[in-house]
Amino acid sequence: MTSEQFLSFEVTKNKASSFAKGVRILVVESDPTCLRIVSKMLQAFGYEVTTATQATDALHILWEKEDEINLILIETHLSDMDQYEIIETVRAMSSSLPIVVFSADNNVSAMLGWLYKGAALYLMKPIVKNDVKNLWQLTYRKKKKTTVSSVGSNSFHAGLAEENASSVTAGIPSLLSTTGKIDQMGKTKELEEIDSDDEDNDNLTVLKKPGLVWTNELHNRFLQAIRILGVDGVHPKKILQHMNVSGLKKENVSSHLQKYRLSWKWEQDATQKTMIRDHHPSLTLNLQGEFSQFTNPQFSMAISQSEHRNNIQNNLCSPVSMHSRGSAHSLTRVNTNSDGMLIPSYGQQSKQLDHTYPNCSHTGIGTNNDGNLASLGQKRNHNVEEHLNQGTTFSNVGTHGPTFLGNSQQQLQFPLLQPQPLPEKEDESDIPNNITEARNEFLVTKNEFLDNPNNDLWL
DNA sequence: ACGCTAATAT
DNA sequence: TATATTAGCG
Repeated sequence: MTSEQFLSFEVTKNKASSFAKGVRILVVESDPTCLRIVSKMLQAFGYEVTTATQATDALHILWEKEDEINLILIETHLSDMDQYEIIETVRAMSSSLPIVVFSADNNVSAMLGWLYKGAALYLMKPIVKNDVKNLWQLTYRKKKKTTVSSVGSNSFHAGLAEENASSVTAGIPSLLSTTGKIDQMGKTKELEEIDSDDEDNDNLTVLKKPGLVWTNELHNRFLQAIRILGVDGVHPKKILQHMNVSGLKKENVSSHLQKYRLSWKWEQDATQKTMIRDHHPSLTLNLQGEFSQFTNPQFSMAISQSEHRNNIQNNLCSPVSMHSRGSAHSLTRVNTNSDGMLIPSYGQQSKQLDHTYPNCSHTGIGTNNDGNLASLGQKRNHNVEEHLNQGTTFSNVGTHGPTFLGNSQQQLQFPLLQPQPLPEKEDESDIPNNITEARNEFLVTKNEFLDNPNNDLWL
């Protein structure tokens, strides 16, 4: 094969490339073909590359522009210098420059020799993408910033959360608190097991990301924000504002919202198909055949990642899976208001919201010819808030409702759940809004119910 | 700057 | 798996 063919690798863009950007690597390799391959590979990841085919050239470059070189990549068999001379010289010139060597020589003592002389890494030829992808980490010494406080494995360094000088002075729930579970034991120890996967070269393990856990409380807050904000307000920023959880980032909300919408969409598709099938029995076969599988963009998209794992049947994108960890409730149905707009809801709430179409799955949901069913933000003049205000209360909903409402204990257990008022009310926040407060109280009560695993589910 | 979607990484 | 990050678009 020609070397050009060999060069036609492709590099997946990933995080490494962004870090690699701006990192200049001096590659020293006497074989021009190999030099080109390695250089191309590095450049594909975003590295800047300076090349040298001889040790003396490399040292010369290093001497002149030491500041510009962030790492030196040396092939071990350079004709114009013997064995360790180049690495010794480089070390002498700069004690901090990361040195990586590569070679087809798998002689162990030679490898150890290079490492002993100061190489940070010994790569075997042929060099592959994974070998160079993370080289930037060797140059990463100074600019660390995060330093997770390590209080708990999933603690979240809420830190500042820039108090937006809002009038809300009540407790802002922090992701650190986790509703008083770990208080006494402090057993949040980090079982940092983690072997670093493979064998070789990883003292470069990347920093572990904390990762936000969408607890019931958080998720309910999220749902509550969506319901209150209405269709026009469902955007990450506003949701974030309303949730008012310190440490929560917009990205967290965006990601969660994306998943939420996805699951919602799925539910809608399923519902629509069911309806069409019910109303047009002649289409049944088509719907279950190629039609439903190949004309539904969501389908192919939804399983794209799972496909590789051979998990066609999984419910990853099913609404049922759209719940937070340990959640006792899930999205179980789709509601419509009088205009046919679909409202996603979770578990018990759907009963509560769905006073118009108590049996929506069989009562012919309006297909909403004009609107895009897949988007939360399509219609303007209707938001869920209206439904909440005119909706039924727990007392009309079922046998479980009234008994719960009378229980005032539950309210005291969640003192921090009071959501932030709507943003546009900031100026008038001095004046209590009875309706708003009543509504909020109502919602909080409902969420408390959802949060309590001891409560029975209605669906 | 922001938000959305899809794709992919972790 | 759940969540994070990124790219490309509007």
